Amino acid sequence: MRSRRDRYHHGDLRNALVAAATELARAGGPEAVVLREAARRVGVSATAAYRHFDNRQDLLLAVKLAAQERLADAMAGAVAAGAALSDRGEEAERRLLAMARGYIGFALAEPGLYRSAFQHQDLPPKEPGRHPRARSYAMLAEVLDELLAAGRMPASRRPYAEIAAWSPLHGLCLMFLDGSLALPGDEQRDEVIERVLDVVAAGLRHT
Amino acid sequence: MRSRRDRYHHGDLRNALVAAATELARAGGPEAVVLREAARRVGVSATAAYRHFDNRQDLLLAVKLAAQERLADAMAGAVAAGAALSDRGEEAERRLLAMARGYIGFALAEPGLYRSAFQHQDLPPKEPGRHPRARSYAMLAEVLDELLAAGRMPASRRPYAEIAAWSPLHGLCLMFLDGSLALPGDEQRDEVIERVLDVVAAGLRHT
DNA sequence: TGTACATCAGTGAACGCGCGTTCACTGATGTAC
DNA sequence: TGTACATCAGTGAACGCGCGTTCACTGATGTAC
Repeated sequence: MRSRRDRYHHGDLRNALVAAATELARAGGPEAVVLREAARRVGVSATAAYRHFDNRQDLLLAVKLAAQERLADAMAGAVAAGAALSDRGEEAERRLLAMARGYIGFALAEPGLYRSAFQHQDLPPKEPGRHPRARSYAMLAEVLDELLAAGRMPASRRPYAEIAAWSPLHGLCLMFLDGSLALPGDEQRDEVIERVLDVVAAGLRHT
Repeated sequence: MRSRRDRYHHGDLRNALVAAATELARAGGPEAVVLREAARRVGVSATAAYRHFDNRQDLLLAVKLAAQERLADAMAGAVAAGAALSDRGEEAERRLLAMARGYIGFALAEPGLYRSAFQHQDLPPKEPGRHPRARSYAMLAEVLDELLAAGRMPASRRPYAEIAAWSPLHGLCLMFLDGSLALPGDEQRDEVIERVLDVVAAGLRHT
C-alpha cells in the first residue's frame, strides 16, 4: 500500500481525491471544496485531478454522493443500534423514528457534509445510477411499506409518504444549520426535534 | 428623483445597492451576488459600497433580509387573495393553507431569492431587530393561536408548532430546488405538495 | 523471454480571471458664526 | 445673507489573491509479436 503511493502512478487517485475533498467539505461545507487543495493533500499535482474529473463541479458531485452515503450509513446505524421489537407495527415505527434521529444526528454532527449532500447543483444528473439519496430513500420506503402493512398508516397516506416524512426533517436540519432557528441550549433543541417528530408521526398515522 | 440620481451624492445609495444585489440574487442565487457588479449597475464605484456595508457579507445579509421580506409578502398576499370564512376554525385553517401555498409558490417562482433568504450565514446575528423571518414567523404564530383557540389543535401540539408546521414546507421547497426530487411534470409536483400539506395538517390536528 | 511501442497517468509552468478590499483623494453638503 | 470649514459620500487606481484550467511534456505500464 505504501509502495503504491510512492509510485508515479498512484493506483487509486480518484478515490483519494474524493476522500480529501470530502474532508474539506466536512470541515467547511461545499464551498470549502478546493480542487487544488484536495490534490495538494493527496500529494499530487492539481492537473492530475483532471484525469479523473471533468472539472471542480464534477469533483463536488462526487463529494455530494459520498456525503449522501455517510448520511445513509448514519441512518442505518441508528436503526441497527436499537433492539428489534416483536410487534410488526411497533418495529416499523421504531425503525422510522430511529432513521429520523439518525438523520438529524448526522446533520447536527456533520453540518459540512450534510450541506454538501444537499448542495444545489445546476447540472442535470447524467447517470441514473448516481441518483441522489437512492439508498436512504429506499430504506425509508421500506419502512413506510411496513407501516402500511401493519395497519399503522392509512393507504391514502402512502403515496409520496417518503417525501412527506422526509421534508420536515430536512427542513428542520437546515433551519438549525443556517441560523434561522436561534435556539439557546441543547435541551430546547431536543424538545423542538421531539415536537417535529410527533407531528410527522401523527400526520402519517391519521387522515 | 432623477435629479438626485445625477448628483454626486446619490441620496439613497444603500437601498439602491440592496436592490441591485437582490436582483442579482434573484437571477442566480446568493452566490451570484457580486459587490462590484451591484455597484456597476447602480452606476457607482465599487468603493462607494463600503460607505454603506462593512463588506460583501454584510451586503449579502441585507439581500437575505430583503428576500425574507418578499417571502413574507407572498405569504400575506396568498392569505389576502382568498375570501375569509365565517367559522373561526375554518378561517384559521384556510389561512394556514394559504400561507403554506404562498410560501411554496414563492420558492418555486423565485428560487434565487428563496435560497438567498435561507442562505447559510457564519456570522451570529448582531442586531436583534434584524432577526430572520420575524414577520412570517409572527404571521404563522398568530394563525396557530387561532387554530388552538378554535379547538382545531390540541394544546399539546402548540409548543414549537411554528417550527413543526414550517419545516416540511422548507424541506420540500429545498428538495425541489436542489434537484433531490426529480419530478417530471407539474401535476406530479402539485400532487406531492398536496400530500405534504395533508400530513402537516393532520399532524397538527391529531395527537 | 525480450523488445517496441501505444497508452495511460502523472508533472510543472503559466494564464487569465474577476473578485474583494485598501489607499489617498476630491467634490458636495450643511452648519456655526 | 455670506463665508469657513468639518464632515459626509463619493472617485479611481491599484493590489494581492488563489483559484480553475490549459498546455506541452514525461515517466510508468502493459500488451503484441
